[in-house]
Amino acid sequence: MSRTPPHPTREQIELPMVLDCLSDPIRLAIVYQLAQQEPVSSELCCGDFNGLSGKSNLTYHFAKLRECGLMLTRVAGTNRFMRLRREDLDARFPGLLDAVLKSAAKDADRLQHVVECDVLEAD
Amino acid sequence: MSRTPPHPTREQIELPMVLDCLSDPIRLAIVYQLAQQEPVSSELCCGDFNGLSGKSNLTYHFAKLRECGLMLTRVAGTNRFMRLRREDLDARFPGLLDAVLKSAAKDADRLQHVVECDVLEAD
DNA sequence: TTGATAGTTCAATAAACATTGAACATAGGG
DNA sequence: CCCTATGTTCAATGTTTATTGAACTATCAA
Repeated sequence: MSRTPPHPTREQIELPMVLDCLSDPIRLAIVYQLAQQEPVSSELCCGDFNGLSGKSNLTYHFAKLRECGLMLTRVAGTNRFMRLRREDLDARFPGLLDAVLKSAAKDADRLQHVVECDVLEAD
Repeated sequence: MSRTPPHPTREQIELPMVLDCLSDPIRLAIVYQLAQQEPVSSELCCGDFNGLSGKSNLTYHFAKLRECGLMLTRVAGTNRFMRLRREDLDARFPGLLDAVLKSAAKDADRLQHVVECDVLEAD
């Protein structure tokens, strides 16, 4: 399998791309889950998100999150560990990530609903 | 012409929709311009954005901004006056709008570039 | 009442997006 | 060395999106 995939530099991170990335319920859920686990372990691997969608669809969303600079992928054996690029994001857009995460926390039920509905519709 | 168009209530404003709306460079520019003018006059009318795109395209973007709860449209004669729904947004997602606006201000040159390029490509 | 101004509506189009499943690649444990 | 678990790649599909121009509507002012 390929080595570490490409990531944008801090300066290459663009506001519209970040917002667009966060506007998808699945991706927002990924980022949210990543942020919640942060105090415990800063990393999660693909499998930890299997509840959100199918594997190949997740690969697609992970790529988007990586390409827009929201998260970092580290390859270790057959696993890919991802973590939020908190420092870079805070440096680039101070307060933005926190505001989004706080908003997502506030609406957690609603957002959860959205994802659940998507999963149910998929029957 | 029709009366005041429909707006979502404060509670109907959804995070993913707001983020998606702000992720388009033209819409972000509209919101930004609206926010900048806020201290002077809280309202601007459609024509004030003619630099950003064609009229019918702007109508499209205004509708999106209205439908997701980002701005309010008031009809007055042949004009439509728009203003940011700051109070509702701050109540719903505290700190979010400010963080986005601050980020946009920081990248104003870059974002301006994007819009200018779009305009130039349209030749 | 006529003309100009401000903005909408509609249909067409091209591009981007999210989702799926099947086939594939890779690493690690028995 | 094979088997399994983990995740990727690819092609196909249907949907949504942004953008255009032409035709239209409404209001105001002369």
